Amino acid sequence: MVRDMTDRSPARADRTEVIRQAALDLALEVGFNRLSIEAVAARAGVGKHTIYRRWPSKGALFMDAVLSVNPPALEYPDTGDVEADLRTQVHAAIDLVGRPPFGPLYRALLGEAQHDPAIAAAVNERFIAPQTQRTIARLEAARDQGQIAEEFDLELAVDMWSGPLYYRFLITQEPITHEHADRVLAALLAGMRPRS
Amino acid sequence: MVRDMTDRSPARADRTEVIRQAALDLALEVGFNRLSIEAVAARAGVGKHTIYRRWPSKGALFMDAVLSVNPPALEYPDTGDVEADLRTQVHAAIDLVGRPPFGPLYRALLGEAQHDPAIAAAVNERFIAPQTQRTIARLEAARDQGQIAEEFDLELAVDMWSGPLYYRFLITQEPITHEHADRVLAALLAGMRPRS
Amino acid sequence: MVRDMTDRSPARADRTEVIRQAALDLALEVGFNRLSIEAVAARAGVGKHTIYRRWPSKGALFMDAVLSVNPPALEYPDTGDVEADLRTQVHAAIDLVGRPPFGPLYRALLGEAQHDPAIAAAVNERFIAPQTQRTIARLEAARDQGQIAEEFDLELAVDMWSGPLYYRFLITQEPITHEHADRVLAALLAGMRPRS
Amino acid sequence: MVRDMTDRSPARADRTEVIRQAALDLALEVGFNRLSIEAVAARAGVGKHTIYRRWPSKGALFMDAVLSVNPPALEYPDTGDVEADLRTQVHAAIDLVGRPPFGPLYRALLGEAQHDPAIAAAVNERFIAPQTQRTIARLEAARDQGQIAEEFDLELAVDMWSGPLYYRFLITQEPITHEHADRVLAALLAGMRPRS
DNA sequence: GAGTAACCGAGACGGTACGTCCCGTCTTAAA
DNA sequence: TTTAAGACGGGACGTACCGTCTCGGTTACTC
Repeated sequence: MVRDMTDRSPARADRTEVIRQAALDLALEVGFNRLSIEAVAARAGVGKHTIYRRWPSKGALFMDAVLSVNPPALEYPDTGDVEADLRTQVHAAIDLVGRPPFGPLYRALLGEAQHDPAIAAAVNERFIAPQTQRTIARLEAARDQGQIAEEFDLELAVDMWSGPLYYRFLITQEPITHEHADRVLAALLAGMRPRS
Repeated sequence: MVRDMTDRSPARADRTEVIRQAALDLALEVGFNRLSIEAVAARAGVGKHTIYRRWPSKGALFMDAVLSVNPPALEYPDTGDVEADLRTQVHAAIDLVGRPPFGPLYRALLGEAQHDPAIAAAVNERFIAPQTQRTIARLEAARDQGQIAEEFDLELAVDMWSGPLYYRFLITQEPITHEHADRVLAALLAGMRPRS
Repeated sequence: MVRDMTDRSPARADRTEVIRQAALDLALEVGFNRLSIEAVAARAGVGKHTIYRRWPSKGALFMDAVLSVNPPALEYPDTGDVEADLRTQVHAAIDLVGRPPFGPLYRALLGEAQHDPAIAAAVNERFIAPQTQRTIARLEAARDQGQIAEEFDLELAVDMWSGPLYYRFLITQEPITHEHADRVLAALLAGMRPRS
Repeated sequence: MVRDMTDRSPARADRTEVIRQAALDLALEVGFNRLSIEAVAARAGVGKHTIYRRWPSKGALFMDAVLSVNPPALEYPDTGDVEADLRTQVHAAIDLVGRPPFGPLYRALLGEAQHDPAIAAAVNERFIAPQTQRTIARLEAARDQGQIAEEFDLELAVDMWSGPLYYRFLITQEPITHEHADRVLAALLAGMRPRS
């Protein structure tokens, strides 16, 4: 019989997944602050040790669980029209982040990242950086097509593109609408286009 | 004899302040997560009940304490040059938020706001909204002077001005330099100026 | 204006009585262990200080309250027949002590006396000793009439007469019936009568 | 290898005993009223929960601890002379109960039994009833030998024999001497002997 | 096919902190 | 001056979880 060799065993993988799911369920029910490893273990039907064997802390478990939700990767299309493509993608992102279950979980995760540098680093590495890379790649293509000024710093562009949306998400906590994102995008591109 | 009428008594006000200070000291020493009301009470030389009588939770106490640090209000000058004035103000803001003691405390506060809507609301009301008002006022003056396009939505401008900086602060957690803010500002204004 | 000189004032006396009554009510409702001065003050509509000004401790207040119930003094009749007279009196005593409200309160008071020598002493002085004196007086009369042997130690007789009833009351906590007391009395007198 | 089947494990039994001992030590030092589970836990080097897992309340712990002192069972000899045998036994009982450590602990336990029916019941079952059985057995032997009247109710005899001593112990709290017990015994037997 | 080693559930354990109750003292404002 | 009201520092309550640690009872891999 052939065996998967990267996974120690199906049973082990099973439990890992069951625990992650229990953690997410509980987080949605009672909130991150009242989430306890004790409760996760009980809900998952698992000994506490089995959790501690896999994750060093509540935060680490939670981060892993949230990031394992594995949202449909937020890819950019390339239709040749940057504005349209960015718009398409940001609408998907807004729909993901603005609604349960991912929205509240992601907010809690970013909240916890403010208390724990390890979580912040992991979120950056596993979620933010890939997204940044995708955005930069799409913007580079646009620049190569002359839709964006040569000299515009694309890393800065990412800050200015993501920043206003995260500001709404984390600070003012107003709902983020497609229309709002559209206006941010229009204003942003207005400052990025090549000088005529 | 004239008496202060908002404060029940000097003694009460004294204790409130002592507790706030103890909370801040401890938060800086051990971090928000390991902050305990028990320890704050001990540090302040106060019974636990005296804390619970004033604040309903650790988060509420912490929020109140952080916002009572009363940073030098981040006012905008008005020299007639929007870009220069925004730059002046944002440098002050960056210096405040990028360094102890306010920086780490404010980050922790925003982190906790993600877990507790009441804290988020209070931060918005007591810190974000006034700042937004100040920014909008300065931008209105600029618009009246023809430095910003008539039709530009100033609330959107605030999102786009604050967003990138908070993004660095909370998400990528890279250090925020004056130079970085200057570049955000330049790019932002490029999209806001009136069409020639 | 003329003032009553033994009583500080009617108001003071009123409050003392109100507090005693509140203490008794609460003791019957929740038991001595869960009785608190805080609750007595609230129930009596009185400041805590007003209680502490009158009694030094919960035990002292309770003792005073219980002993103020002022049971119909347990006097012995003297019909010339000791056995009948003791029987009459003990039946009254049993009825008093075996039923609410006095029964449970008195039991709690004797319980507290085991933890606090001051209460034990006060109970003895204010309740036990007078009762002992009454009993001895009646037995002396009986001895003078030749119903009890000259040489019988009457203090011992009191121990032997009260002891079995208190034993039921405090130790086995079986209900004390008139019939049981009658049998104790009969057996006791059998050993006390003069040798023929 | 044979294993003890009533005890979960030696470790568990160890802790139980350590806690009991700490409770007794503290009770003797500060008295039952000032005994706290917190202090017992600290003294025993044990978490509070480890105590609550075993006993539902301070009273229950204390009762168990006191009754585990396991006094040398107060057996009656049988020399054929009831009075002498009762005397022998009561002298031992008096010595046990009249002196530390058992005396004060037992008094406190009986005090607490007045506030808590569960304790009263347990004391009766674990301490009083066995003693009653032993006494009745000895009195039955005496009756069979014609030293006590056939018709005398032996349960009543127990009340009349234990009562006067407990009365001194709990109510008047006078010291109980051998001589006093001897006189009670003499008077008691005077009323119990068969009619000539 | 019988060891044997890893993993598992269960939960006891010492400990920290929770939020509450009550202690006995102290302060205030009204009568 | 006494009172009702209640703030105060403090101690303990009984509970919830922490992260560590035995326990037996399965697997599933090795010899």
